[in-house]
Amino acid sequence: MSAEASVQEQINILIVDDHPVVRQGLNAMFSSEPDIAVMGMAASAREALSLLERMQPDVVLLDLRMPGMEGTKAITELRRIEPDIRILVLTNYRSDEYIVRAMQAGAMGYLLKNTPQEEIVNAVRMVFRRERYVPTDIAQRLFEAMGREELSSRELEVLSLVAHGCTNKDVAQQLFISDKTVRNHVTSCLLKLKAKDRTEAVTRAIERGLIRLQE
Amino acid sequence: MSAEASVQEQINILIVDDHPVVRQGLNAMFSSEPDIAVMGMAASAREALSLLERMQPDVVLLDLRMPGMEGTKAITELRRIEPDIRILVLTNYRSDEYIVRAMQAGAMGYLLKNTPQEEIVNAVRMVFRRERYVPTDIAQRLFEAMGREELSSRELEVLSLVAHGCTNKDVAQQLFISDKTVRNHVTSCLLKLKAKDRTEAVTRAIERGLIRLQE
DNA sequence: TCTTGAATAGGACATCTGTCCTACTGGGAC
DNA sequence: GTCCCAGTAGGACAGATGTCCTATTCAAGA
Repeated sequence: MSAEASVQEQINILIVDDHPVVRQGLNAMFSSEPDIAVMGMAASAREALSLLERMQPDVVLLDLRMPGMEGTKAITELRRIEPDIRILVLTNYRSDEYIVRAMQAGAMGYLLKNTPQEEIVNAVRMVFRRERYVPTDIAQRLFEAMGREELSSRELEVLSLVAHGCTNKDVAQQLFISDKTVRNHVTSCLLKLKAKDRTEAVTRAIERGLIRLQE
Repeated sequence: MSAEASVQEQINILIVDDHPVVRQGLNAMFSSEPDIAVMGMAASAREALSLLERMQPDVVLLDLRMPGMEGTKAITELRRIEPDIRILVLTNYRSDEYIVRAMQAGAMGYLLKNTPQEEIVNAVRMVFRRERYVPTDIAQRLFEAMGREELSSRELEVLSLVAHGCTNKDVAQQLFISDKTVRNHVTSCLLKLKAKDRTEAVTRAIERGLIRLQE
């Protein structure tokens, strides 16, 4: 390999994460890799979008959960501005519901934040070469998630209220519908989440990240 | 200040976190601070304990949630070996139930992982000087948590089963007690967690980290 | 245009849930 | 030794829950 070739192979990346520690950590990891250059770091999706106009990174490392903009929307926006960009999603949770949507929105791979350095840089090189990177144990979950029915937004609305102790009647009043309708929604949640009762449904929904708790 | 004085003021720290990215990030943050030296990094509490025998750090940065050993137990063990050590707890969650116990076990302060660099190094310097470091918004939660009643282990056992869709009768069978007794436990959970029904109780328990979900 | 799916609503019914009582037991704390 | 608390258990009852039906409306898609 000549010097010119390695210059051509230089991978320019942009790090997007709202945790300063994570940004620093990723930056440090890549600084010891000669073929990878961190062009910039952003603390929010909005910041990332404005950076994208000034620089042309090959790969964006993007945290799925950030305040402000939802991860999947960020992916769509990034690819609208720069369709050729490869997006590698970062997340804390193995069972993040949004992973599926992130992949559908056009992410090339994803990583858990507890991944060792070796694997992280490897993943960056793979998505740079336009190969998908999906850790095997998670591919499994992705697969399971594919066959799952999604809750409708109304069902989610109902279930969130149920999670906070509302009876069917309470929910009905808050949503201005009949409690019979609420029962229909709850029953449908039970079916889709394979839960025996409303309490298990809430547990499953929280597990999958469908219901957000206060911090 | 003479050169000797600044050598004396050198703060030696040990980083304990199972996430490689976080270890690297903290390491990078401290590398730009002349008065702070990272003596070592450990990926588990066990590793930290064995490192502690070879080096004498002043401050340990400890992740509360790690596989293997629970954070509070790690704190107790670290202080048993080296009573003078200052422990600064790191956690992801603002409302981590274990924060309270961590402070009781002898931690000098704690930090959220989304804290900016400036504040992290500041916190290290404070606990090095044996001053407690507690972010104000979290001190508030600590205060609230103080007045809270803890669930008994039996109640927790019952509530975990309830979270997974067991009826009172189901729980009774699994624990070899009467369903009347189960009702007593559930009612007592509702009181302690200020919940209107079992579903809200489960939500609150998950929020507080009392019930662990699969990943 | 026709069909499908989501959201809406009601009746009827068996079960489950939560509450308010009372009461006994065994293990610690003082 | 006595007191207190957690855990145990029971009866009774009103109200909530989940299921099985049927049925209407409306918007999106084929």
